[in-house]
Formats: sequence, C-alpha cells, structure tokens
Amino acid sequence: MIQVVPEMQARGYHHGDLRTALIEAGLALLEREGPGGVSLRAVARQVGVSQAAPYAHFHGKRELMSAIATVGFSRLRDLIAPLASDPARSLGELGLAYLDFATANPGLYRLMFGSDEHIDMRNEHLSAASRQALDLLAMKAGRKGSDAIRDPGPIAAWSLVHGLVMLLMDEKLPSGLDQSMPAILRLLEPGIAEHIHEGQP
Amino acid sequence: MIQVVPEMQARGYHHGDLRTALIEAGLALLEREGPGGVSLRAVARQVGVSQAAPYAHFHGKRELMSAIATVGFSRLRDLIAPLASDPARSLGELGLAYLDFATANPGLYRLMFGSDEHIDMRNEHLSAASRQALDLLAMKAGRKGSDAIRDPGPIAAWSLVHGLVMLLMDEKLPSGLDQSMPAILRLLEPGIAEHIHEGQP
DNA sequence: GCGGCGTTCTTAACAGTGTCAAGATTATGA
DNA sequence: TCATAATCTTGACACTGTTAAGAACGCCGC
Repeated sequence: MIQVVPEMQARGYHHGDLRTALIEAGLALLEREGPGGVSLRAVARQVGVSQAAPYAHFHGKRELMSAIATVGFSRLRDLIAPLASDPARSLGELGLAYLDFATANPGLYRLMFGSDEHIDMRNEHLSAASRQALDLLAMKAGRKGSDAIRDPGPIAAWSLVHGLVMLLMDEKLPSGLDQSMPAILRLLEPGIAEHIHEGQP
Repeated sequence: MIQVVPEMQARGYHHGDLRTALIEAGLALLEREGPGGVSLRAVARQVGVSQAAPYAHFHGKRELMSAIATVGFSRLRDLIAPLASDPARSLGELGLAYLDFATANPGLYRLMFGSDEHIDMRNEHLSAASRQALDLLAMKAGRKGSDAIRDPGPIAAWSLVHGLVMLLMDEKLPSGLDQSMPAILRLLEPGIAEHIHEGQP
C-alpha cells in the first residue's frame, strides 16, 4: 500500500544525484572561501559522502571545478543575452552588467576568468559555454563585419572591465567608487569611436 | 697558516645568508612554476636546507611570499621611475613599460597584483614598496593637483593595463597582438582628455 | 522472480603540503 | 671561557589529491 517512490534524497548507500549535489556544494564553498579554498574532500564532506566518492563522477578536482565554471558561464550568458541583442543598450551598460555579475559572484568569476590551474579549458562543455558567453560580448563591442576579436576596441573594452573587476575584488582600489563606475567605463568610448572612424574611410 | 675566511657559502650547520637565499630561490621557482607551485619545502630543498629551517627567518609561507613580492615592487619602481618623472614620456609609454615588466615576470606579477591569499599586504615592507611603485603610476595618470586615486582617469588606465596583462598571461586573448598593444593603450587617451576638460572649467 | 553485472560508494593507503615542538649545533658577547 | 641567543635538524600532526580493493546497490535479461 505505502508506495515508496525513489525520492530525490534516497538515503543509504546511493545518493541519487551526487553529481549535481557536488557541483552545488562546490559553488557554495567557492563563494564562501574562494577557489583554492575549495577542496574535494570538503565538498564531499558537505554532501555527506566519503572522500573518494566524487571520483565516480569526475576524473579529478579539475573536472569538478570545470563543471562548476561551466555553470558560471551559462549564468553569465543568460544574464547578458538580452542586453547584447538589444541595439538600444550601450556598451557601457553591458560593462555594468558584467561588473555586477563579477561582484555578485567573486569566487565564481575568479574561477572562470583566472588562470587555468583549477579548470581545464580543453573540456568540451566548458569551452562551449565559455564561447557562447564571450561571443555575446564580442558581438556588442566589435566593429561590425570585421574579425571582432582582433580589433583593439573589444580587447580594450574587455581588458578595462576585467581589470576593474580584478582590482576591485582584490581590494587594490579605494572603496566608495560605486557611483564612479559608469564614468570609468565610458572613458573608452571616445577612443573607440575615433578608431572606427579612422578604420572605415 | 691556512686562514679559513667565512665565505658566502659557509658549508655545514649554518648557511650564512639563508634569508636572501630563500628569497632568490623563491623568485626562481615562482617564474618556473607560478605562485601556488611554490612550496616552502621545495624552496628549502633548493637551497639545501631542512624543511623547517625557513621558520627561523620567516613566520610562515605568507611572510616569505611577501618578501618576494617586496623585491618585485622594488624592481618595478626602479624600472618605471625614469619614465614617470620625465614629462616627455606619455601615459601610453608608461603602460607599455608596465606591460613589459608583467610579461617578463608573469609569476612575480601575479603574486604582486593577484589576490592576497599568498601575500600579506599589512606587512610593512611590502605595503611601503607597493606604495612607492604605485604612486609613480598615479602621478603620471592623475589629474594634477587632485586626489589622483579617486579620479576615473588613473583608475581606468590601471584597470586597462592590468586587465590586458591578466588576459594575456592567462591566454584568454588570441596570439600575435604584440604590435596592437600601443593602439589598445592609446584608446583611453581621448576619453581622459575629454574628462579633464570637463572637470576644469 | 532472480541472478549476474556494471555503477556507485567506502575504507585504506601513499605522497605531498604547511606548521609546530624538542633538541642539536653554532655564533656571539660579557 | 662560558652562558645565552640564533640557527638548523628531526620528527610529528593534520590536511590535501589520488588510487586500489572491495562492499552495496540498481537494473536488465532470462
């Protein structure tokens, strides 16, 4: 009579959906401690599973971190997609949204855009998710019709916002600059406009 | 008759100048493996001393890394001091010199300007050396006579070059951009000039 | 229903890390 | 010269990522 449906958290030897549970626990730990503070054993402990259990779902720590970063790139894509496709939104607005994402998820941002010691960019899912998100940015910043990624414009725009994010997260800049952000991001626009004018006679 | 002068490398129980030997070995290891690849035990091994010997000269790994970063800031200061004090040199030239330093010492740059997980910015020598170097940059980029570090100009300039350095080191940008660097760094100048014009009626 | 089989998970171990305590060795200064 | 402080070694502890060997479980074909 009492039908025992296999619920999400099937207690016992088997977990049910350990893979996504590990990713979510990793995401939480990432924001609390930053990358480097994330240990495979701590993630397993959080989920209530033994130290070696994750190896049934990931080849190693790098693969778990890559899966976490993949989630991050998907979130970023979903966040900036409407802004990038709307011609009414300026490049500066896109920069502000990018900045908001980074400051809201500093650990995740560092994992996604930091050195490749923690993630493996040759991972298919990761590189695909990364390209999807970054293409949206390049689309907005690039001179139309040209090989966007080689133009000084988009490179400078990405460098500016990335550097700003990093310096802010690492507390290298004085505090209380929040209302200066739009002005800072707008400083690049005259130069880009000039450069486009030169480039297309 | 045979006078044994206490040479630099006094073999035996005592090393002679273990402190600076550790710093130099750390610098070498840093460029070969990057931060995170530097282990206290590996540095000690390199110098030919036991694992716990460094603790006679440094309170822990963080303090050794902070000493290494202090050397880095001194080098950077010496490198950019002539450029910063010469009014004939443009901001873009200073940016190129900064970029050269970073790409020539990627591990050291990451240690100096990355997150504070490896170094302790409350360390007196480190913060002093850092301020000396950064003040030179702010002097060049800042609107004269104002509180330089709060102006959008210097913040944007530092962010741009820092972001560019990071993206280059982490191989997030396509290769073969070396000759584009001056153009990228110059894109900010029209915006800064405009902003100064607004700010000083 | 049920037995085999592959997946999932546990326990145990190995090498590596930072750090500390106790003790041996050397330099220094009164 | 000899006590004292500085320097260095050995040994240990807790932590990390990773692997091997084996136990518990879900499922598929009979």
